[in-house]
Amino acid sequence: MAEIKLHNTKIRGEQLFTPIDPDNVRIYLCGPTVYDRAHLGNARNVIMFDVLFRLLRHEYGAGHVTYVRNFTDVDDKINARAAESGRSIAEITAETSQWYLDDMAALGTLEPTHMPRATAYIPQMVEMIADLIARGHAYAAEGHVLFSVESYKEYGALSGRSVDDMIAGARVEVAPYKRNPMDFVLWKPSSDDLPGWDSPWGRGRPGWHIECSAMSFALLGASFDIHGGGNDLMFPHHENEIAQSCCAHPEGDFAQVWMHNEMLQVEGKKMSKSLGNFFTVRDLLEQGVPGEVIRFVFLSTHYRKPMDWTEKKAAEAEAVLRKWRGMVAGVEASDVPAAVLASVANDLNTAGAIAELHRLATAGEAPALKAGAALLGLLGEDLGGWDRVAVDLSDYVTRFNETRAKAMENKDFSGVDAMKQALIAAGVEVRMSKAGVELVPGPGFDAAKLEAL
RNA sequence: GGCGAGUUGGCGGAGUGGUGACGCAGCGGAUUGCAAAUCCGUGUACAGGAGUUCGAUUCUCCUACUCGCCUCCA
Repeated sequence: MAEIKLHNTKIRGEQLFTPIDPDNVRIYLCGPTVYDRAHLGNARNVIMFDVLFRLLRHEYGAGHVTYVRNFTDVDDKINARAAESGRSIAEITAETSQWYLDDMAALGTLEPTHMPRATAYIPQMVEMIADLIARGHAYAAEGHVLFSVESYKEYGALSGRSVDDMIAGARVEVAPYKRNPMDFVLWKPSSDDLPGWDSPWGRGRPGWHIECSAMSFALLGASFDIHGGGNDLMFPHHENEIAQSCCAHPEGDFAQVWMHNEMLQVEGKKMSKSLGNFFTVRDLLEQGVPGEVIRFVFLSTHYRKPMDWTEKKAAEAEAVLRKWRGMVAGVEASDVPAAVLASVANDLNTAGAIAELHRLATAGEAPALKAGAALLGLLGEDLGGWDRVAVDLSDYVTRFNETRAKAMENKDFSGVDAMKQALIAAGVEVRMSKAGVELVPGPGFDAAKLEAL
C-alpha cells in the first residue's frame, strides 16, 4: 500500500491521506455549468481528479471509491443563452452535457461513479435551505433566501479571509435586503419567463452554491474525503459550500481534504471567458491534436503550478507518446512500478511520474512503462490509434528498394535521394538499413503529396 | 488594499539540508552511399539579500518580479 500524501488547502500543507472509510472512499469534483463547450482550462481539474480517482482505485480497489461530479444545469448563464438563441433550456443543457462527456472522454478520463444534475435535486436543495432557516443560518427576504455569514464563525477559513476584511475591500453590490453585505443567495425568485420551482418562498430557483451542498450530501453524506476544483472556486464557491453544508449538517464536517488546482494559462494570462482568450477542448481535437497529447501536456506540470499551454509542448508530447506507443505495442503490462506509484501518491506528482516513465523507456522496460503509464491514463487502448496512419506504403517500399538496389550498383544515388526527399516532404519517415527500407508515416503525413510519386 | 500560488540550465520541468534528475534542443562520436531512426558521450541553473547550520537550491525572514482570487469563471 502506497502512502498517499495530498496538499490540503484547509491546512495549507501536505498531509497523509487517511480515508474515513477505506471501503468507500468518497470524492467530489465541482462539475461544469452546462451552457457551452468546455474550454481547455476546464479540463485541468478533470484530468487531475481522474488521476486521483485512478490512484485511489488502485490503492483501495475499483469498487471502493465513489466519485461524484455534478452537472449544474440551472444557472443564469444558461437562461441567458436560451434567451439569446431562442432554444429551450432543456435542449441546451442536454446538448452541452453530452459535449462535455464526449470531450472529457477524448482526454481519457474515466466517468465518475455519479454525475448528478442539479435540476434533479431541487427538493433536496429546498429542504436544505428550509433547514438552514430553521437553524438560524439563513433568512427569507423579498422572495430571496440568504445565508447569514455572521451565523457561521468559520466563514472565510478556507480562503483565509475574514468577513470584515472582505467588506472593507468589497466590490459586491449590496442588495437592500441583505443583513450583511457578504450574505449570499440560497434561493431567488423567478419571473414567469425563467425556470422556477415552487418553494415555501414562492416560485424561484436556487442560488449558485447550494446545488453542490445538496448533491454531495445526498450522494456522499455529511462527511466525505476529498473535494476539489480550480483555485478560483476557493472563494466564494467552496467557502459558501462549506458554510451551507456545515451549518445544515453540524453532525458531519463536510470534506476532509480540499484540493485546488492552479489555473491554466495561455500566453501568460489566465484563460477565461471574460477575457475572450479561451479555446475549447474540441477546438484542439478538431485541429488534430490527439486527446492523449493534451492529457500528457497537462500531466507534465504539477497541478498546483500554473501551466502554460503551448504548441511546442504539444509537439514534444506527441513525439514522446509516439515513441512510447511503439515500445509498448503488443506488450502485456506488469504491475505498476513502485517509483511511479510513489510519485503519483506524493500529492499527484504526475510530472515526477513521467520522469520515471522516461527512465523505464530508456531502460527498455516496456511492461513497466505500460503499467506506469496506465496509472496516469496514458498509452491505453482507449486513447490509441492516433499514432498509426492507416495507409499501405508497401508499393513505395518495393519501388524504393528497387531504385536503391540499382543505385548501390552504379553508385548514382540521385534517384534514391529524390525519392527520399519526396517521401520526407509527404511526412514519411524513411529508414534505410542494410536489410532494406522501412517507411513510417509521421506526424505531418500527407497522402496527397505521395500522389506525385 | 486583503488573501493565495509561483520564480530551477537555451526551452520545458522534477527533486533534495551535503557527490546538482529527466525530456527537448545543442555539441562530439558510432552507424549510414548521404541521411533519418537508434545507440554512446557531453556543457550550462536553483530570482536577490539576510539568517539558522559544519554545510542550503532545499529551512526561516525580507525584497523584487510573475500569476490568480476578492465580480460569472475550473
